[in-house]
Amino acid sequence: MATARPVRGTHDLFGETIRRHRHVIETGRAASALYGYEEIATPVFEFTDVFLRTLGDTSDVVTKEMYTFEDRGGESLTLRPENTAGVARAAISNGLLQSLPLKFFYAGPMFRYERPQKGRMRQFHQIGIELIGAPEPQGDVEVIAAGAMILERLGVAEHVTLELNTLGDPASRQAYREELVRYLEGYRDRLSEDSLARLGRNPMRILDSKDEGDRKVVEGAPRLEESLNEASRDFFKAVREGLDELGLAYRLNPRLVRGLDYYTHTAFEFTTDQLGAQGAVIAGGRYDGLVEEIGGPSTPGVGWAAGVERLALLAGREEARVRPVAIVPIGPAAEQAARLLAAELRAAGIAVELAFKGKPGQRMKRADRAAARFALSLGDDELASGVVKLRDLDSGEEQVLPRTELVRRLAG
RNA sequence: GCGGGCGUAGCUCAGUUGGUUAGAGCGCCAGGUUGUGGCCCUGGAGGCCGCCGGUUCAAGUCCGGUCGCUCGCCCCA
Repeated sequence: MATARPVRGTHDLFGETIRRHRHVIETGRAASALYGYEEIATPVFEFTDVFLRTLGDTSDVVTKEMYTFEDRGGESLTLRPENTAGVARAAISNGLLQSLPLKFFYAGPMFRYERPQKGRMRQFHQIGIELIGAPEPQGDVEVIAAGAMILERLGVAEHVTLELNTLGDPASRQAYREELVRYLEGYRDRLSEDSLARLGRNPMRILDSKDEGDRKVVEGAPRLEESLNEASRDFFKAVREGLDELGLAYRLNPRLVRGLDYYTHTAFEFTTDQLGAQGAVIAGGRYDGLVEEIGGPSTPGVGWAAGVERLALLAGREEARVRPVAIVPIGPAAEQAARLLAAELRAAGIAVELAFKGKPGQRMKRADRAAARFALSLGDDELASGVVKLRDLDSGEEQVLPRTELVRRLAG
């Protein structure tokens, strides 16, 4: 039955899983709204060029992880591997850059062709926020604070550490990159195979290597900090002071670098040690060159993306589902009355579970499995006197109520 | 893309040195109880033992391959 299985790296979400998933998204949406971020939904596919230009043609995401295809009109399209480029593109397309800053929240599926692992899927979900058009370091601080609030509200803050670094402005970053490569070239024979490959492509990644030999070499490497020009230093200082002001604790991590090319200045990650190898739950930074790269006016930006699956895994707890009221008709005469009662209660905003068939005992069992809060039974006696029997399924207590009082009783 | 572990019922797992009709618990369905759930008792449904090939009188069990899951590397959310 090869066709009845999901594609590798994809998952069906239902039951408890999707309840947790939704809880993460709703928590993110609510917290972002408190900071004035409005939701945006961009298409799940874009012209391939949007990602090629922004992610850097040497990043792994672009070189081997994109789902790229040609549509019937011959256009090269790509399923979005992340949403920042799409949001920036949308801001340009819709002329939104006239009025800055823009604050956006998004949630949705992303696609990367990777080897699946815990917390790493081929179709996965992210929430994220983007602050476009704010060059001030206070923008970085706000974005980080909003992320921290979400983690707080999800109850995972104590398992998560904020790591912080700066990549400096493009000039500083470029200068450092050259200096680093010059140093590493001298140790070619001591670097791991992986790192040799990174040397030409993304040398700063080597700082982050887990290989023992690489780490020894890296210990003596020039430090990014020393390549920062004054403007970059001042910017980072202001970000740190802003975080201190809000009491947001962080750990400076000079090895924290970014896989995607558009990042400048602040880079940050909220990481956990509870998810195995995939420890980053929120990651982001400043991307001052991005909008211009896609053909817009030079416009700064800062934002982050969070992995919904990872946060759901970390938050772990059971998400309550809606507890309906179950209606149990007894005898053929009550069937129609039950349907009408169900319609009336639902119209009043009360969730109702009404089975299509079954003896009273079976329907009670079904009510129990639907996690119903109350069971309403009505048979010939109740019909005759215009009442229903209300049973509290948690306590087992029963009372008889006039039908006319039901909505008030259940809504309260 | 590279390495390790694992594939038996919807789920969690037994299955002896290869040996008859492949088991348990949970879950599901029905009955015990024709106006009442949870607990209990009884019965039932549900398996290409991941797939293909090989060894053998005989394979869930051994061997090879393959696919999938999983953990790590890589990458990243």
